[in-house]
Amino acid sequence: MAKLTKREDNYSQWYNELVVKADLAENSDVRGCMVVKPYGYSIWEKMQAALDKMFKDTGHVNAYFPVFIPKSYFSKEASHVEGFAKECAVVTHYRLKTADDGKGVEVDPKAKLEEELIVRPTSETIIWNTYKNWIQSYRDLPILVNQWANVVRWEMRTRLFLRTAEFLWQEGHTAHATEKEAIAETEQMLGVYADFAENFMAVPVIKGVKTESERFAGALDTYCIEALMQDGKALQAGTSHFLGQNFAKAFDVKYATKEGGLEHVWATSWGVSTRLIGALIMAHSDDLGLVLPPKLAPIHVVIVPIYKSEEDFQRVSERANEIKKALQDRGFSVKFDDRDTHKPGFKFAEYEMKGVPVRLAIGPKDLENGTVEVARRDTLAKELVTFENVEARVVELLDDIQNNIFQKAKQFKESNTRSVDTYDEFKAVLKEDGGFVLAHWDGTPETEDRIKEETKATIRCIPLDAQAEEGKCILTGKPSKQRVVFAKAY
RNA sequence: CGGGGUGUAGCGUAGCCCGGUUAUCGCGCCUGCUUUGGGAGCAGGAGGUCGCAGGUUCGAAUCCUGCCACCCCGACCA
Repeated sequence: MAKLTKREDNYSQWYNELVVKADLAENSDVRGCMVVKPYGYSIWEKMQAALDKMFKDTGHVNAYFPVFIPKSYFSKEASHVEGFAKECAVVTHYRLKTADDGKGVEVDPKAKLEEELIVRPTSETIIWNTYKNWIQSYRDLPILVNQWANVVRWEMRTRLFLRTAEFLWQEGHTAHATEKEAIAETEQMLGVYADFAENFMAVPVIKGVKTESERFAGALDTYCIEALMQDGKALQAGTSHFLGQNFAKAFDVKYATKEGGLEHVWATSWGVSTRLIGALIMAHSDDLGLVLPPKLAPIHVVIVPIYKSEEDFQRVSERANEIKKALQDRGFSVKFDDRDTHKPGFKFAEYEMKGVPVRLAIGPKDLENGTVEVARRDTLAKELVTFENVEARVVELLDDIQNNIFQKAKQFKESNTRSVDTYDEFKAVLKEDGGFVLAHWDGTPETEDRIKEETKATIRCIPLDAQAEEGKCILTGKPSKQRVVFAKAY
């Protein structure tokens, strides 16, 4: 496999080119609008379907809240405002009019809103304003709601898929009677995300807790999953926040307890976004394009016909359609590309770029020999399979590819996770290898800041499954009880 | 907001310093023929307010002034 090396300089170029060529997606307007072209959106749909089922299996229901949030709602939770104030799009007017010179339109100054509306950067405030009306008694709890939506964050710098001004995501917002239950929910959803990343995206992740300075604005604890991209940089792939009673207090949401008391409810929120498409691309792709895990591939199998004469085409099509039907009956998505406007070689390259896991090619020779050429995207290996065995072989291959790309990514993650004990070693590893670096830290934001300033590496998380281990902070030498995960991140 | 840079066809670009025929080349697009088991070949063709406005000049993509847009590096960030 062609590896992505020396990427700092040319990786982004490769990446953008891939995306443009593969017709995946583009930013039509960096500031305002993200256009996800059909194929990129299809990947998101597959992710949505899998996640949505997992949310429902854990007792959640979907709801939808307004995209516009009155400014006053937004200012009720102090640290939340501080975190998002600098990146909000604001609606100030509700009407346009024909310009005075008759050319084009302009904002009608008479249509100024009394109170500005904020385009949601996240929905905590409007949802908690609603929960206030939904919750009176312990009998109303818990509330387990998820929303599939778009949000807008006016980032000073965008990056395709990873940090777009508008993005699609899901945000779960739950309300609970007790702290214990809310923490359990936060941890449960983190588990759902990790499960999804590993078993659907085939991307291994580290589960952990964010340090204070990386915490979500308004949360008491931010749990996260961190993935490692092929260029050695880390990517936060999902977050689950324990919000404590912050939002309940800000929006005055109290419930009557069984014992007759009145208490603030406990909250969580959790989300993943179209950033996952970026993670998927950067975790598995090679120089030929995307490599998609079968469980998230919009097209599982593509069949490319090879023919010279119209008669050949008819006979090949007949066979192709039989295979297509058989595989579709098993629930797979199959495309028979019978376009006569492109040659086979072109199609091979095109579907490799799009990451279609399995490709079948059928031509006159195959009709003679009773075979089909079967090619797998992950290893690019080709084999001849008899017509009778194709169906079974494809099913087996899809399973094998899903497993193989996960193992490959896992191995990559493991060989790029290093423990270091001195600051010099730390800097050397970051400079030469990248990847995850496990090191001791004294627990203070000051040390974290200084390390970030000097090395550009941040603490991705304090891992949940780590062993307790006495050690000394790599920077200050002060005592530490466990190693934390450092990395340069997107 | 600070520092750097770039605007020429759908995309990527040459030309600009040193003004002068019909604005260069590649990809893509259209037509025809030959091709079709790894991104086809040949021939022909379409496509341009040279970012916008003004100025200098016999003459401006090229020089001058102003404006606009975008990109990269930083602060911010899922």
